[in-house]
Amino acid sequence: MDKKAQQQQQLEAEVRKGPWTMEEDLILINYIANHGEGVWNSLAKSAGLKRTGKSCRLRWLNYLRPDVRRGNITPEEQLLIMELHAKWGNRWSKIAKHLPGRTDNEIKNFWRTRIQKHMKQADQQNFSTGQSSNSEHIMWNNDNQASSSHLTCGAPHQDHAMDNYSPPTYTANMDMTTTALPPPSFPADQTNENMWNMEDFWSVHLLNND
DNA sequence: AAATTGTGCAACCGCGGATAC
DNA sequence: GGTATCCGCGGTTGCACAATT
Repeated sequence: MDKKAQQQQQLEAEVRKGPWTMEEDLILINYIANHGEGVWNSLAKSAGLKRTGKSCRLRWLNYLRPDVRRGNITPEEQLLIMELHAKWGNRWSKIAKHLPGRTDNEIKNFWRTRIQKHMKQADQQNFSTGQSSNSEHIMWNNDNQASSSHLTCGAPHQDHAMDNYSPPTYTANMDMTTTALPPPSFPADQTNENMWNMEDFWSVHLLNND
């Protein structure tokens, strides 16, 4: 092995991977507060983080940014995501731009874990019953919302509310005014209670005038 | 109460485009 | 014009926690 390869290997060995620690978060936040974001590779080095620029960028954009909205996707956002996905497909970053505070990663995860799951279930049921899907309004519960929420739109059970969902037609009958939507709510603090909260951090941060 | 299975989400990986040299 | 490097995006994985058996 030549010297260059050795150096490269050493460099790679120094790079940290996996979950971010609170300490790393604080370093990144402080650095960006003082120097601004961007130029991620040099940022990672200058800040003294043993992370790749990519990793820093991802952590900042998806989690640490002060305007990141955490908590359940609202029914309004669900509709918007479906509408935009029908238009653009898996262009998550493009879709995320239309949902203030939401990240492409969050939307992508939401799509894959909720919507795709319901689509699969619907497909399976349609296949077995030969039923055609012609649902007028598409709405379902937030699965991870506190139990017994009442967000359904005439669907008997939250897990089946999407059963008639059919991708090619879902934009056709999106009636934002007549769909019985619940009042918007942003239960940002209902989850991850055991984790340190970014709002806590930012309030402390502001208090310290950093 | 313990074991197993399912779910949600943070983070990594690989690729392609843009830019610098 | 060719090559190297950086950045951003979309796909995928791994893990922690919840739900179920």
